Amino acid sequence: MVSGPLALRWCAWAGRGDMGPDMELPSHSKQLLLQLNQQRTKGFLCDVIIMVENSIFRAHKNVLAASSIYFKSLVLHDNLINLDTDMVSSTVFQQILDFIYTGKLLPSDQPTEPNFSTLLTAASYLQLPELAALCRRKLKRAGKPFGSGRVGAAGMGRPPRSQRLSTASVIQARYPRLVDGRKGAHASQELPQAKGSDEEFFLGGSNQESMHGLGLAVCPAGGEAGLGGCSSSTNGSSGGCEQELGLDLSKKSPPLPPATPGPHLTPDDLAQLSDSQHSSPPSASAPPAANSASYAELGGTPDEPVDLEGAEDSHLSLPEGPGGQPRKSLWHSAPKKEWSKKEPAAGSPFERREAGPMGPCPGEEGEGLGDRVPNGILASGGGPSGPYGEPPYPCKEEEENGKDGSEDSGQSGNEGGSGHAGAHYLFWQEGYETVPYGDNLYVCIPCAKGFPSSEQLNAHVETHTEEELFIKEEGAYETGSGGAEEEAEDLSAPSAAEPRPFKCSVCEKTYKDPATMRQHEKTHWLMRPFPCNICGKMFTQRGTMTRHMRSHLDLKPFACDECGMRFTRQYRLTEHMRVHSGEKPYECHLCGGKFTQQRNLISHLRMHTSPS
DNA sequence: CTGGGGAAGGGGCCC
DNA sequence: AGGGCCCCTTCCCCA
Repeated sequence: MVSGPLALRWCAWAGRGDMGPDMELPSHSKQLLLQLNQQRTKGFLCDVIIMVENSIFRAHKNVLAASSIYFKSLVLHDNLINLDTDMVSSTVFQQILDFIYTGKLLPSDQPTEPNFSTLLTAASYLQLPELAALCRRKLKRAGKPFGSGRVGAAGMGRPPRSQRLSTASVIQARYPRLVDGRKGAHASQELPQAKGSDEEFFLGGSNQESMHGLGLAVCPAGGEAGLGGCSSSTNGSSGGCEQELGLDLSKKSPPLPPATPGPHLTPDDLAQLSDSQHSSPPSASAPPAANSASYAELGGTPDEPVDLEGAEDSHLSLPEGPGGQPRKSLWHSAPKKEWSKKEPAAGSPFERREAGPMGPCPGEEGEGLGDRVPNGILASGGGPSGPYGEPPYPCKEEEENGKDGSEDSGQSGNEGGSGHAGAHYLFWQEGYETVPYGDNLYVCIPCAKGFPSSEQLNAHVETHTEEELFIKEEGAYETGSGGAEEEAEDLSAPSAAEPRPFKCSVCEKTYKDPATMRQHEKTHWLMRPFPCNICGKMFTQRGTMTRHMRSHLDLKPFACDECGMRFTRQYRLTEHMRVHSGEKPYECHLCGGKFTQQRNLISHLRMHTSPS
């Protein structure tokens, strides 16, 4: 916990022999912590987002790192951390975060007093030894048995994973309320020194405030209502002003019903999570001035960069199509659409992997988070080697569309923030469907061997050399699967005009520069080094993962001047603009049909060429 | 009901 | 890292 180390450091400094009593500021650490907590409640200078279940918490990397070795390793590489929801629930994490920032255990909004068993589990998982010790003492005092093992869903009072909502589909904000009469409740109360005693447990105080959302988003109903009038509970059940994260991407969208909650992201969040693409032209629906004002009130400074592209319409709404019809919400329907299709009947990632060591991998499609993600949302990045550190989907389902299957990739371990050992295993969730590996829940993706512990798996993974991770079967890459694929091969064929001296060591492709060649070579690797921190999907390129994240967060920087429709990519906007201009540059050479999209021409050509 | 077209979302990958 | 383009896919509309 932060107060401990902070206090210790202060004492170490203040206790030096050359320091007289007059040099000591007894309240320094307390004030420092107080300030940090106030900044956290305002989202000020928060540089990391922690997602737990359907909740988002903001915090300071330094504080987390000072509190926990686990966090220390996570925040080193990631701005967005997902915690294993089987180890810590959002409610519990709220308590833990408050504890980190205050040194006190604050009451949750649950009707009962804190469940020290679940707290202990979470504290152990997050490597917060002092909190764990406190919980143990409380449990011991209460005469309850305790252990550091996971308590499972029952202990968390949560439904089984299969019944839980996809984190990606519904994410709720957990920002402490900013403007409230009880704002700064921590400040108004004596912060006990972190003495590691039971006095740290603080029940019955008025610190409920810290357990509630900041209401960072502008309440659609009332402009600033979210600042003071909306309170979000930590159990995710409160409707109120909790909304879908979502940006009003259409400019004319009606607000979404409150039944579809989501996170309120501040400009800080957006800056952290969005790309730096801000090239969309000014659109007819400029962000309401109130929004920017709200951001200033929300703890950010007016000078802080605000990603207006993403944040301009922070209230939730259903984007509309050009015709005014409600468009599907990306936040909800896109993941659903993506993960519900082509669902194998009883397939599990491991079941499919049983086809062989290099066999089909957990698919990128047809993977419903709600019932397929083995371990839900997991911390990722170069975190500690365990116990539950890595996201699922280390590799892609074998291409079902006749691709050559060479998409799977890996990395050399010095990229993407994930070490070689850390990024390449998959933890099988306890109690999740079938476990073909028996007790060996930690499975090495490249060789499909199971291990009973993350430590053993890590040790094993280290034994893999990069070379081993290449797909050796030459035939897998020798032939394209279809015409388009072959055309692509042709396009990359060496040309007399442009020498392409760098040849892929696996296939025949050549490149003009070695970096591109290396990038391509990674596509032959089995593993995907870039996991999505929201859904766990793995990508071969960081840019693809970033782009994918944008779709999660509904960040659409590119707006159409004509209809206000927004897109995640410039290319999409360019393509879309042809709808308004009537330009149809793609012509079928067989029938003369013209199309606005090349892909539709290709689809059309298939109609010409298909046997039917 | 079905097939085709329009439009759009998403991932792969090269530059 | 970002842009651009390719491909696959889906949804919707309409004939």
